[in-house]
Amino acid sequence: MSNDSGPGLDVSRRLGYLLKHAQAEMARLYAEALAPYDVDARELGVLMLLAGHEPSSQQHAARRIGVDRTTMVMLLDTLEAKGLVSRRPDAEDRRRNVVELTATGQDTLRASASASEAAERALLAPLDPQDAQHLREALHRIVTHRAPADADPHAPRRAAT
Amino acid sequence: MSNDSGPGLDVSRRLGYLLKHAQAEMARLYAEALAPYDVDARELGVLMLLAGHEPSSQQHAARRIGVDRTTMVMLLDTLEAKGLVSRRPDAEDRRRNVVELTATGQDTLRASASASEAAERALLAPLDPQDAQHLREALHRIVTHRAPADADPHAPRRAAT
DNA sequence: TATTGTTATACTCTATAACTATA
DNA sequence: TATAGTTATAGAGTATAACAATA
Repeated sequence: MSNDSGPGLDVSRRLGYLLKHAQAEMARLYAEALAPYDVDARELGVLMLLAGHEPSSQQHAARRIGVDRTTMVMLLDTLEAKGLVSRRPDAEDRRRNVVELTATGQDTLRASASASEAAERALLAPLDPQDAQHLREALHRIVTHRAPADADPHAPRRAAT
Repeated sequence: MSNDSGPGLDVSRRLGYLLKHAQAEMARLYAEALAPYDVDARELGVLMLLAGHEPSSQQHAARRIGVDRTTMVMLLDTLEAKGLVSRRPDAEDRRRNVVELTATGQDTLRASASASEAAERALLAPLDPQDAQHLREALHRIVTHRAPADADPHAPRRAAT
């Protein structure tokens, strides 16, 4: 018995395992930190996106976050119902919606973004500050490597936030 | 317009965003690499686990990988149908199953584990070897920090692989 | 004819609860 | 009574397809 075939077969060292569990833990911490503000991590992502300089259209926002447009509709429905964003038809192209943060949306954004950062610090707690920064940079390099910023609109997209 | 509120609000720098997208890319690479062997990444995880020194029971295996026992049943059903594992009742406690790799299971494990490692190298390609190693270690420290190895059997479990 | 937002539907994944057989 | 494995059901999350308005 005990036929271990070398350290290469340790499941809990696989990169996929590590990423999945790290992400799951991050999700848990986000949920905990954001609960008081009645937004979830993905909704906060949308708020952050709208606060930036690239609101343009719903579809653009959807691609930017990596969800399809029907999911974005649902996300914005929720946020609009909570009074955090407003939608109105674009004057220049009336097929499009201009989506903007409301005043409460901006307040919620500020408060929940801060809580979200605390959650990230909590995940990184076991690392010293330098390693934490390295981790962020390494992940950023990996993610931007194949998916250059705001890629091809026609490219098939996989789920994410 | 263009009311950007500082770099702290860049969605694509959020840790959750980075982890989710890195994991999604890893999943894509695994799927691509493992397709020829007719196993997916999670099934390979089970094969690796069984090859190790801790097969004991299905429930033990399930906890180890972070899925619940009903999902493990389904996973093993699939693997058994493919002829990669065998199940037989444990002589000492006939409620339990002893799960073992078949000969083909071992062959498939070797080949697909190797392909899986290539997929991981592909994800890490944009990093130099040292940074890649740092990334693995940092993630491992984060993941093992709150979830010490083979935790409490009664603890509620969240999805993962 | 193509595109945006929307709605409705179907599908995948996973957890929950209920059943059996053993202990 | 409690536990391992199994089965059936239900729920969340997401993608696919179809539709209306506009370009």
